Amino acid sequence: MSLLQQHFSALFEPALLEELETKAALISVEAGVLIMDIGQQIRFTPLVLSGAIKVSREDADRGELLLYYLAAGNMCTLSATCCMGDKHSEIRAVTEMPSTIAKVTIEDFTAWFSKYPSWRNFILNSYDLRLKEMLTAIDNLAFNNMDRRILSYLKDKVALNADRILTITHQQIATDLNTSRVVISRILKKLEQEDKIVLLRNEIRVLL
DNA sequence: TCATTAACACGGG
DNA sequence: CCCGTGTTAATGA
Repeated sequence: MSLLQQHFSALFEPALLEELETKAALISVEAGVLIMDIGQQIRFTPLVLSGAIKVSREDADRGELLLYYLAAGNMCTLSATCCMGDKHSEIRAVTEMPSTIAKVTIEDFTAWFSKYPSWRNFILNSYDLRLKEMLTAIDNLAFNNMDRRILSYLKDKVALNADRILTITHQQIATDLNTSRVVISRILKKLEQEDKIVLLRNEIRVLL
């Protein structure tokens, strides 16, 4: 069974699945590959089949901020409208781990939208999901102090990796949350004293 | 009060 | 030696 079928056979009608199989180009990329950058134009929309993509916002002066992750079975809806309107990307997308991505051309994307109700549903659902993720991201920023932001960051990572042991440095967390490493180190130390995590070099074990 | 910046020591690879 | 980590002191919002 193909990756496409695994994720979408229950969701898409057979005709759409077949078009996906023949028309969407599958690419395999290792971790840390830039899929799309801010200001860039793109001619396809990525559909994540395995692995995960990290989507972040960036500012030249004030650094970057993690928005959300795209896990397997998800699509980057922002890029869809972005290339439809011939606009520039507002976000940056980097593979978080080795991933497989199906590239759907903008022509197929729009054709399927009127042709297949299941495709339409999928796209609208994706929008809904992304929008909700954005709301959580905003809530985190507005209402949570740094302790809670770090905790929810760690929990997201654990869920994504399906592993309580995270290979990550304090500086990487600081970059994702757009703060300084001093703060991360201090709060992580505090979380360790509260028996919520265990700290090692290049590694954090989440005990929640 | 809490974040940021700079600076320093420690230690493992 | 280099890098990640833990901490402090000064400064700012």
